Amino acid sequence: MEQPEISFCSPEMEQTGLFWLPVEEAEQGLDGLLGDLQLSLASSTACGLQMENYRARDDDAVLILKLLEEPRDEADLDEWLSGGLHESPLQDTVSHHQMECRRSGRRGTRKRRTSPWDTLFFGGIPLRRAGKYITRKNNSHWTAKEVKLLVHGVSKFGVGRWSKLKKKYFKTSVRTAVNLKDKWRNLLRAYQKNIQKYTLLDLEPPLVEQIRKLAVKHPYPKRRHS
DNA sequence: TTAGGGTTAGAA
DNA sequence: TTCTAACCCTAA
Repeated sequence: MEQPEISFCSPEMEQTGLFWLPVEEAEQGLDGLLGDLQLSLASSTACGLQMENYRARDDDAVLILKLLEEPRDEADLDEWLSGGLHESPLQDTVSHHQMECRRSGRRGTRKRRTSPWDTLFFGGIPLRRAGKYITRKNNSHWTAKEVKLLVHGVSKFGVGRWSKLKKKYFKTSVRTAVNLKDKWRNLLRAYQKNIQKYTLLDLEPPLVEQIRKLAVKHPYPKRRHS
């Protein structure tokens, strides 16, 4: 199959990391994450795929077009967008971005309880003691990918549906529904009103903007206790 | 299951 | 010492 040609709307868009691609009308309505890319399809007649990413590459766009060429049902596409059905071949642009930035006091591994997941995800030390793994409940610091997935989940389900969000987007993750709730609370504290003196997680501006919009759309926390 | 206060580790 | 992020605890 002939490789699709990538085109940009304008030099300005290229500079700000916005990629626009011509797509078929049938694919309109797509919205979500593919790897590290935040995608949205224009719903107007001016058909285009917008990729918001500060370090997106042309070959990322080619990959997405290949995805769009394959007919999928909505659930399948949702899985794709959440990363459930593919290992993202895309560049981890957020991590890359963070590597290039000064790390303002990012903390090291906390001395928390550990689990066998550590050896899988962190190449950690053996964690068996007396024939049993020490129970740990999560993975220390959240990655940018996890945060994006959480934001995507909140955009789909709203806040307060953490167990549903867990089943849909963090099914195989060690993150619990409570972890998702806590992380969303921390994100709001960090980005909603700029009340924090500093934040330890450098998120891409479009993602921060999305968090702020979601905070307005889905107010949280909801006061339960009087 | 969720909300929200409390605790803790570690960096500013 | 202060602050953030991760995690814990428990009432509803």
